[in-house]
Amino acid sequence: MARKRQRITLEDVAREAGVSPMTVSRVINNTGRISQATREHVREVIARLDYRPSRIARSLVTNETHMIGLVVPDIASPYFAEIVQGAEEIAWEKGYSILLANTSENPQRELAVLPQIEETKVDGLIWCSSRLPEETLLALLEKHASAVVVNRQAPPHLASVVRSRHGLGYRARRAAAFLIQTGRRRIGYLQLYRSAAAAPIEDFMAELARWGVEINRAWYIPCAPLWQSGYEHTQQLIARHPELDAIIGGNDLVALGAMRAVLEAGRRVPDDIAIIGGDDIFLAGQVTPALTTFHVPKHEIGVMAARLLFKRLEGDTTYHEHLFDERLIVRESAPLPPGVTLDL
Amino acid sequence: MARKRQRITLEDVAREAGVSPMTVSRVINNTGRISQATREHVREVIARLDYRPSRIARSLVTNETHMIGLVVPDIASPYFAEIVQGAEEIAWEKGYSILLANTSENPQRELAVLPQIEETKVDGLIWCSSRLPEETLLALLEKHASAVVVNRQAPPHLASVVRSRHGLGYRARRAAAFLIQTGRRRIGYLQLYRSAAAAPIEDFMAELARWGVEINRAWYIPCAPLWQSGYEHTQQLIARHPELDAIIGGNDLVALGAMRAVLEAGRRVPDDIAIIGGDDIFLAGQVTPALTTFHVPKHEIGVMAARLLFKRLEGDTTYHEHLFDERLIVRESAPLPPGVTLDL
DNA sequence: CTGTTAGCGCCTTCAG
DNA sequence: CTGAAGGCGCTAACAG
Repeated sequence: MARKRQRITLEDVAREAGVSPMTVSRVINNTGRISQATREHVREVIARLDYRPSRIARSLVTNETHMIGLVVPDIASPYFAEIVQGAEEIAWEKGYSILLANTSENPQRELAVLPQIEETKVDGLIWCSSRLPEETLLALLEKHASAVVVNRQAPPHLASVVRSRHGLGYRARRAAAFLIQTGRRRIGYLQLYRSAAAAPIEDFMAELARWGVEINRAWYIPCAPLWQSGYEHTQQLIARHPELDAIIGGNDLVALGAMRAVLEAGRRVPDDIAIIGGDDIFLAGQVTPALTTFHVPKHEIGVMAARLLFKRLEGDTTYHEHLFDERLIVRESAPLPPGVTLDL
Repeated sequence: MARKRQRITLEDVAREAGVSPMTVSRVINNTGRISQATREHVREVIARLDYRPSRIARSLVTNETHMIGLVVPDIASPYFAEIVQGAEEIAWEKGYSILLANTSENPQRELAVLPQIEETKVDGLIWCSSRLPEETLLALLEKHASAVVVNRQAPPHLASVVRSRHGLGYRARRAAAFLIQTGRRRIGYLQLYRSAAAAPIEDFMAELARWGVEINRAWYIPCAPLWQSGYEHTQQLIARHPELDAIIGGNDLVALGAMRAVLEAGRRVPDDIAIIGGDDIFLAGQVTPALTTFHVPKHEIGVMAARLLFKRLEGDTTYHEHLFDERLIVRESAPLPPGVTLDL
């Protein structure tokens, strides 16, 4: 339903002010030279008529929409919500709006959403934790003039990147090492589907091998990045494999689901089973026992993604990379036993 | 930086297909009658050229942008994140995009963000939990053709509404009643600033009076809707008023902050101090002790807000209202003592 | 069934 | 310093 409500146009203002539309345009955009007198007069008329320029019309000619697309797998996840918050903050400062696309962890939808965003002609794109395979990702990136990719890699000419300094699968390997050093030997792993942060399971097993610790493929199961998934898979996992003495969750939600399953099964955390999570969502420090996990600077990730994007929009098309640290936060669910010292 | 990348236009397609631009337009929009033959031919050319229509150009003439504005106080709050998720889901189904504005709980920014959204000419607006005073809210609503307001009221001609069935301040009064019935007598209240859900403190006190329970203004303090705020205010509150045996938080984050403060002060929950929250965020059931709170259907709120908006966009400009229930969820932080029976 | 004409609201370009 | 002409890419309204 198109609303026919008479919009005040630049021309109305011009007529009212007794100048040409062009002059009004110049006043609005602060371009060209205009006498102080006319400028003020035009300003007054604009205010009086409560005129607002139409971005649409402007976009048609300038080819800029002042919108940036933001693609996330799950806006309701505390992890992405904070990233979005950071990015929105910077966009707002710059006078840009955020076009939000939630892909619901669904690669199909991710594929479908990009054309839609493209039609809207956003000026730039922030693409978080794409679940798409490498080639698909790159092919889609090529269509976008300016893009920043979060938690994935990209060739320098296609996009800037915000990612962990430690590379793929760091958390799983580091978590395994920590667990082993604190005395655990039979380690389960809830590996996130498609997640960019998940190392190939072989890498993970290589780490275990490095420590000479038992490896059992049945202990490593793929898992959606959701609490429910962590919960259900852990129920099965510990029922079938009561021998486990530790579980690594791909992210905190999964680890918390696991923790719940473990506790409900009457096993103790960490006494019977230690648990390590993955992204230090707010919740992680609040539960009992508090979750040992990796701190990830989520807000900063959003902020930096937006900053790198604006760099591109402002003409600096060179590749930039923002690397963030993932720091192990030892809490109660996988504690450092008394007497043990590790350099964390 | 305007990208000069040669965009393929409708005209290019027309030329290539040997038809008029209008024909191509009709094929794209599935309007008018077109022979099966030309339709298929044009489709083929569109596919071959990988042509994508420009929404901008279309919007300029149709006056529809296929975008809806979504204004929330804090996207990083689990409460609003779920609402956003619900709304985005419906928007996506309808082929609309979400323009997200996060006002950071700041009324100033709320004021500033609306004109920006207006310039972008969204087709409709979903406005969650505005922190603006009534008159300001209404004045701004008048500028938008179609709007849905969440957690506030609005005159029928200005916007449809999604809100609690129980009205303003229900939770605080209900929580107080529950606490009193379960034996508490000195009840603190962390009332959210500016929140639409917060009753005037006088209403709250009236409820206490109804039960003949002690009233002390010093026990009721205003609080930002954030964990940190609940935490800090509670530290002070229980230091100054060790006599308190219960605390009501305006929402769950605040209540969880309060719980942490209470536990850190060496007091027990619920034995020494019972705690009730407000919106049943995911976290609420996960902490220990689990938080007694009110269930609020957040995803449903987002979904219904979008549905009501689309009703308006589709031409039904009559007023609609979606009322949701807030149901007390009794968990451990404010339990039902053994032997006590209440109709919840 | 298809094409022509006009214009959405603004900015770029070039004259004054 | 200011204005006039033209067009961004698309569709509404009317012809044929």
